[in-house]
Amino acid sequence: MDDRRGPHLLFLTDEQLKKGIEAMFFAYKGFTADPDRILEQYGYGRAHHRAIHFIHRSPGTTVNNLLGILGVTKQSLNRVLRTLVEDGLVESRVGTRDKRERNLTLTERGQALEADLSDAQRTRMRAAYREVGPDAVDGFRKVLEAMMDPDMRRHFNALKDPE
Amino acid sequence: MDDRRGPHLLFLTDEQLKKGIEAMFFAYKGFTADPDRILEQYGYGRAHHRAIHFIHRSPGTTVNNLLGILGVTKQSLNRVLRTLVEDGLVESRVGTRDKRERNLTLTERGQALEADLSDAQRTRMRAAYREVGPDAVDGFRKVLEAMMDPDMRRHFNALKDPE
DNA sequence: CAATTTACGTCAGTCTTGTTGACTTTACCA
DNA sequence: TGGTAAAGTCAACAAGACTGACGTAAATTG
Repeated sequence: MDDRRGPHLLFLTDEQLKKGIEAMFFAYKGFTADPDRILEQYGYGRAHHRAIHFIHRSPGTTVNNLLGILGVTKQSLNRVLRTLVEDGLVESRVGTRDKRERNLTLTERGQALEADLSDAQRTRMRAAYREVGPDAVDGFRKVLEAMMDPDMRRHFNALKDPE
Repeated sequence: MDDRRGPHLLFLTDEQLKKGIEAMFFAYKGFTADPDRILEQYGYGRAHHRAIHFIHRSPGTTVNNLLGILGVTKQSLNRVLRTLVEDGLVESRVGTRDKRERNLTLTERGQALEADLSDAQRTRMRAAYREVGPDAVDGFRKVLEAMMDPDMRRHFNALKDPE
């Protein structure tokens, strides 16, 4: 018989997998807690955060692209985007190449909020990373990527990589 | 000068941390996608899933305990719990030790749905785990736990560990 | 060039899931 | 006995998702 046990094959009980599921649940709560507190002061929610984040990440992106990344309807995104433009955090300019498109960028005030939110979230993540070491960080990223839907992984990999 | 570079100190750029943040966002979407599809057929949402999950995990748990784990208001939880009891998925029995408490358990039908949801979620997680190997899984869990709020970590660790 | 498709925006209505605040009943406890 | 705790409920509200329908402007295609 072929005994394939060893470092290359995982024997994971349902209980172990459930602990992983629960870890995701609790960690995601922590992950969003800090920015949520900041957003509350501005009267914004997570939806605003996500829009700001990805506009910052891909300046000049279009509405359609953002829809693909966020995976929501245009009505849902539009509600958020409208308030951000009205409040002067996001600028929406008619596209140069294709005038049907709108190129979205953060204004100075938008960038300031982005920096605030990002700092809070990075601080927690940096603390977690430091606590557990580089190998764990590597594994963390690998598992997360493997858990994504292929569509989302495509979007994820399309984002600019750190050099 | 004290040169502390080496395996014990991480040099993480903001860009690298942002990729981690984005990975969490995209992965969480994938993480919830499968159960969401099942729940839709029952007319339930994620809130129902969470209640079912943690009642399954701690049979006989009380409403108060569940409130602590989920981090929502009792009005919010009650709405969900009521429909689950009405639909015959959850049983609420007056506590034996303390008659003010209600001990929550899954009925047979509740257990069946839990198994369905759990299977879907575990399948994805198992696939991810197998893809990346045991070391990565270990790192994944460590980072997640480090990212939790202390309160949540307490709840997390209070859950039965796999032997 | 005319017809179609695409990108965006918007109006209206619905649903889930969270919130606050107030109030009741029952039970425990000091 | 009087205070506190657990649970349940009513009402009102808000964020953020959804569907469906419609309009406009620009690009694309036959």
